Amino acid sequence: MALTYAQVVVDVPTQQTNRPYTYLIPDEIQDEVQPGVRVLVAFGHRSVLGYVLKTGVDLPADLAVDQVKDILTVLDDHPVLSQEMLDLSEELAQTNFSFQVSFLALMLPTALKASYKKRLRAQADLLPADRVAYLDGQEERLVKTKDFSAKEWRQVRQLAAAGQLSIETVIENKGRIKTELAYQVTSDQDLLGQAEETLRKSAKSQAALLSFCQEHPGETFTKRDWLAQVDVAAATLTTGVKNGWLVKRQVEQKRRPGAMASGKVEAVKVLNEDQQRAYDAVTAAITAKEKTTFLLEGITGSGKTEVYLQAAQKAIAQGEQVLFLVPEIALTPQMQKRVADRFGDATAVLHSGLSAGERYDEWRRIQSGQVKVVVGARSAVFAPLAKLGLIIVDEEHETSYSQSENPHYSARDVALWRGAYHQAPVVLGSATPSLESRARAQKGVYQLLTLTKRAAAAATLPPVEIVDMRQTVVLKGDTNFSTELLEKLKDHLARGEQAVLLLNRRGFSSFVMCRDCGYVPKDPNCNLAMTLHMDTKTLKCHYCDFQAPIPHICPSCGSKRIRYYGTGTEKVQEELSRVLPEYPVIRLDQDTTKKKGAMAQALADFGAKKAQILLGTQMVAKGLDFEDVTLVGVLNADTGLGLPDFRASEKTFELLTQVAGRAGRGDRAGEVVIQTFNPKHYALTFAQHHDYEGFYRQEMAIRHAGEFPPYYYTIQIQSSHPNENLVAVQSAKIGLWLRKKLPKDVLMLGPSPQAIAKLKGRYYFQILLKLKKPHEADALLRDLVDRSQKAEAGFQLSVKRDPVTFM
DNA sequence: AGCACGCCGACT
DNA sequence: GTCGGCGTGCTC
Repeated sequence: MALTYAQVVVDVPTQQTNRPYTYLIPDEIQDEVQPGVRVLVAFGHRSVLGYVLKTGVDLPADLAVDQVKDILTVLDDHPVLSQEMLDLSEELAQTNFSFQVSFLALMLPTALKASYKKRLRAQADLLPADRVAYLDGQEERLVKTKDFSAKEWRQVRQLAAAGQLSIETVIENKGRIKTELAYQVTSDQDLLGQAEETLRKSAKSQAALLSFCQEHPGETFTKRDWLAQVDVAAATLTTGVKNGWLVKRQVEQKRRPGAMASGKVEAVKVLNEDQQRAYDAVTAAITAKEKTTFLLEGITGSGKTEVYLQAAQKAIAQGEQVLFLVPEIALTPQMQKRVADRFGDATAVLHSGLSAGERYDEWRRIQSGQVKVVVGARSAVFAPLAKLGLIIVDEEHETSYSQSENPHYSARDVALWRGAYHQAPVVLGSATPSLESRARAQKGVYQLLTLTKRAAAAATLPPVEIVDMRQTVVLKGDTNFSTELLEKLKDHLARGEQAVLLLNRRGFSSFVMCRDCGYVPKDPNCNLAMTLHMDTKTLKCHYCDFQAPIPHICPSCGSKRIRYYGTGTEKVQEELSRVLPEYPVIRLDQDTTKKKGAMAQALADFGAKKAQILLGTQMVAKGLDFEDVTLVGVLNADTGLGLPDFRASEKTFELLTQVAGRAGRGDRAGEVVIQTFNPKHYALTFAQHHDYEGFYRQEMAIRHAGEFPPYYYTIQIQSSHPNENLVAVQSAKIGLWLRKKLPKDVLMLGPSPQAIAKLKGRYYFQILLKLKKPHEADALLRDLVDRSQKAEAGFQLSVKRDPVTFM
């Protein structure tokens, strides 16, 4: 029999190992080695985890038989990665300039990722002092790499070389299944019948057990269920086992994330004309198995979710599965609940609040095919659904769909890829679609569906008033509340209605400054102004976690006149308690929602009307649906406009439109007040008139003139090194190299230092490419990444497609 | 990542 | 001379 080989991606994320390696499949594990299983292989001088890509391949021409090693162990009985995921990982590695193995790891729950340890064991002549130092005084010890310093490891290896110590690599398979004790009823009816006849009259519990057994022959129940259902003591079960009525066994125990469905089944709502048209188009594509991409553009409150849910119902009725992506599941507990209410146990929810164990259990439920709908944020796009019939990307414009750290990817793009793979339609939904998606709909690449009316019969979009804060400041001095907003707040609150106040802090946070010399405390790592935190009475750098006490005397000029500038939610809350002391406020920001469940609790309290005012940062703008909210106030609309980002207007328009949509969703009319220092800015005036189309046209003209997306695709090439001079020289070299080799129609900006040039002790330079065809520089950039491997130690190069932040 | 190889300085 | 520090390169 010919030798068969497998292609394996090893769990060593480096540039040179970013390709499959060939291994020999030993005869005795021939059947177990399949594409998608995890294996243990020897690599270099150690054992590592590997992912099998392909089996039954020939020995590559450039390899001799004796150069190839054996696969050591197979870690899975069944593949944990489907062929789809293997293909997808390759595609993502190619187009996003990251390691294939990093994408493979992303597709699996943490429980299935390798955890490497070393087992150190004392040998005969180990000195007691060394035993204490390295083995904690024991015979053997399991250690992780980070448990010892480099120097200590060197010494450990020396001891091993001298034969005083042995080192063995251990890979923990955490994918073990938790079991619980269960009892299975015998299928032997005769035995049960005989037992009943010979039973003594006084044996009441045994009689009860026996009659239950006769009703459920062959069935298995956990011990907990037995005790609850039959109402017998544990000892009776043991007697049952002794008599042969029951067989003890271990069954798989599944953790279910606590009560997600509320129990009540949500009624299917009647669709209005717009919704029906959208529903018909999407369901036609589901039935025909067309990989159409729909852009569902619906004003806030127009009932997009109802269209999603009914379309999902249709796909499920056809025996297919649905992937439902939401921007940040923590921010949309209401959406999560609605899906769970509609689809009950057939729903799996993946969110950041799950423990590793819960996540693994949910992942297994999905993989086993029991699940019909998966709801989740970005990484849920890799959910192991085999029969996808519909993919929904809600709030498709949200930047959280894009992962900016390595490995970079866009969940929206992955969703489109999977839709094409499964011949399933993809619905991108938003009240304010990204210009990229809207432009594609314009060109007919996506099919545009619009919802123009609010779903609730009486609900219309609220009128929006823009208040010029320059006037307010002249009249009232330093305040966060204009007279207009304050009066409206009093009116609405007096009527028992609720208000949402948004403090847009993007790019603007409170800081400390000396009034005499202008000194602003900066952190030494990043050289950025530090943010004031009153709760801990410290200054913090928001980029590297550096902390320092608030200075009382200026370190620069010795003055005592240190003042606080800027506005935070805390400061606004304090002002609110002064001007409207009779109304309690619920605050929603990063500080108050850090704790698990705090966000959901705050929203539940607001829903239960424990407070009439909800004050928060951007997280109050999204997805909230409270029918008694009739007033929305935006305290500072323009803080995002000053950012050096070509998407600043788009983001501001989005935020204002989204938050305005929180008002008047029920039967009572709502209104919105926007406070600003730029009352004439088009992002504000178009938002005021709920005019997405108008904004789209104007912004497209500006993008066209500036040669920005969606007229161009962008790729960011970021260089960094702890030495500023070195990174400047390196990125200049890269710039020259690229300029020579890039296709002529590719525009190149830079290299230039980034706006935040120094971060966590590293200096950053960037080059920005603008391309007409998204992949025209891919091969060249892969080559560049490859070459950068040979640059100075500490030099890092990151290539990012469609970056969200530019400067 | 880790381990070997190989090149340089401080010691027997 | 040789031991050992660490920079460089490769792992089927």
